[in-house]
Amino acid sequence: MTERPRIRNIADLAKIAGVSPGTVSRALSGAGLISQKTRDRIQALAREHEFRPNIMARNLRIQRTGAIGVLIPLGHETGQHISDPFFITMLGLLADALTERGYDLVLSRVIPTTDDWLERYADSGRVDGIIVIGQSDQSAVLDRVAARYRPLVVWGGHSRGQVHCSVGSDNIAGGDIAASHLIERGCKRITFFGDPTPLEIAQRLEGCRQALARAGLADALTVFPAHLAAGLDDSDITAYLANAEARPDGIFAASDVIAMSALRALSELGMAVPGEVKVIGYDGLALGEHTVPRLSTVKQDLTTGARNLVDLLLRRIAGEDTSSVVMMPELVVRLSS
Amino acid sequence: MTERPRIRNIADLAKIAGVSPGTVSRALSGAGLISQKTRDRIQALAREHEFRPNIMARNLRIQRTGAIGVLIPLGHETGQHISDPFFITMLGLLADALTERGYDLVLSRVIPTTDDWLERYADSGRVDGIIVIGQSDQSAVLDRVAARYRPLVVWGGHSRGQVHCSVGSDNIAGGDIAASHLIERGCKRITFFGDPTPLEIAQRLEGCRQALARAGLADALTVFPAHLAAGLDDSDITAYLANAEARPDGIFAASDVIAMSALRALSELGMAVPGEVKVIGYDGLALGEHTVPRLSTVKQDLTTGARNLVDLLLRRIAGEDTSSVVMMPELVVRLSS
DNA sequence: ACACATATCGCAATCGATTGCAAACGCAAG
DNA sequence: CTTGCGTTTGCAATCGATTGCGATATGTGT
Repeated sequence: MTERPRIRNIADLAKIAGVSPGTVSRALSGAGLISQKTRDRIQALAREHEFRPNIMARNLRIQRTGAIGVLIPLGHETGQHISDPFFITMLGLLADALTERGYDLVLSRVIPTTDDWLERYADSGRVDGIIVIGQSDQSAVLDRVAARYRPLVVWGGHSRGQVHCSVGSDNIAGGDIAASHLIERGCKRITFFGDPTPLEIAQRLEGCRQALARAGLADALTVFPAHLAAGLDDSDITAYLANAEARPDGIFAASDVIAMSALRALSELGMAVPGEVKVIGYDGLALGEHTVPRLSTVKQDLTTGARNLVDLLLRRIAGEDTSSVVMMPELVVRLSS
Repeated sequence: MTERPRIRNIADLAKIAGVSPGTVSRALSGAGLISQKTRDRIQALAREHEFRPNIMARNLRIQRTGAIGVLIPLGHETGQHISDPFFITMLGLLADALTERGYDLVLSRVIPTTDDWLERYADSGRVDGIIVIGQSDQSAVLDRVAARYRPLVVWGGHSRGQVHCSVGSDNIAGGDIAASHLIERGCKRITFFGDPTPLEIAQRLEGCRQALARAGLADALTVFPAHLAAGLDDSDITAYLANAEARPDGIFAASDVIAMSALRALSELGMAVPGEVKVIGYDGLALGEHTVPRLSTVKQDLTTGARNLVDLLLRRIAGEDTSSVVMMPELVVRLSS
């Protein structure tokens, strides 16, 4: 037990090893100009004393935090908190992808009251880069910041002239796919459930319109701006469906979570799915496997999405200039349509 | 535009302000021995030059990171990722509570392969404290680390002789409540859905047994170790229910997510809920409002749970010694029972 | 006007690791 | 036994903010 004097820093370790702090640093940091022999000796010593170099000091010197901020702006939602399964899925995948690349993930939920929320965060110096999940209604802010702050990528839709770098599925194509599927199944009166304030949702709606127009059903569409988040009261959906003069025979929900609410509402009203009404969602969450009936949906590949986000961000941190990525969504037919 | 020379640090600002770095520091850090006049002047200058002091340097000097690690050990689950709505709910609440107290939340998912995962994290120096969500099957590790590393709190069950500080609901009482409810509703053959490896689930099962024994129905119970996470294949549940010699007339699911799978399985088998089978879950997630039919459940108050976790952790960081908190769960009767 | 208490401010050490540069080392050829 | 070259190691500056202590500046009471 010669462990009496606790090793608090690299200098202490250097002392008992009989070398200089610089040497210890080189020994511990892997690569470097140092002999194999002393490296092994010092690493063994460090292990023996359970010594780990102070990360904050390292960060200061290296000028990087080793952390990536993940922001979820809640611009269009007034609800207090997220309980959207979409987020946890994305968050989990991001956590994996970032950990793999040696970064920590710091999670921040933001309610954009003032419009400098992103600037403040970017300049706070707490992270090396930022991933924003969903544009919400903050596209202008994202563009403004992106013009000046490089390490920023966004999950969401892509639009012409967009300044910020985004990763997401082709929402217009996805909307088209969903609507086309309903049309193929013989639907004549289609309702779109979703608030088109966020860019992504607006694009899904656009794709939906496009498919209907192509099929000569342009005025077969009704739009009901249901809210995005689960956990919010969905009695509005029930009420809407109960009162609708012409009940739809096809529902395209802007997200799987909304679709789930719709399924429940339909069940309460005694409308058979897919008999009387066909329902399709969007996202392709695991959740859809567990609804009654199992939910048809337009699936985005979130795994490669997350991987792309991280990849682009790290390349931006490295100084590279990257452009947005648009992925093709895929139709998944289950039992609700 | 006299902004030519960019202000990179406190010394630069001091120079153009005609004061010493120390004074600038005091001016920017709020309280301190400094005249109101120079403070205002310097703060104005800082704002004008969009200068924000470097956080890493501050952290190093102050010896704190300003971040709390949130860990989710996945010991008993082999699934690759979490898609459990329980986590996002808790995570969101923790994010709020921590932000409120001026801390960042760094998220880490851990697959405990080696048994020193917690030690490594605790000693990494990246965070000021740790919140672990769920004991999984790692109670021993938690106890070992807690004995030496103070700023650690855990969401989960509480057991006699436990060393680590935990916050959670009284799972035994909760299990009792659920089972008692099913008994009151006339159930005679009850199945418990859940893998009792994690402490919390084991306790819910214990409470369930206790209620049945009290009602003289001790051998009316069957246990089926369904997995916890949504997204996992739930065909095992369907298969189980299809083959069961004596189909249950009451199901107590160890979590709302499992209950949801059970509801779908029952629907596929054409068994009416709550007519033929009554179902009750555990957690009280928003999700339960959207199932078909709406899910009865035992609700834990996660909002005050999260607040307690943060509160206890900060008190531990401050050096205080805190003991565990056990909260009473509450029966929520909806339409599935 | 003088002494003394108090409010501000400057100085310099400090947190702990990293790294360019130079010194000291080793080894082999001449 | 030198000279020469390449490998290791030590030295010391550096990252940027904080803070105890001592030095001024300000103010008050005689």
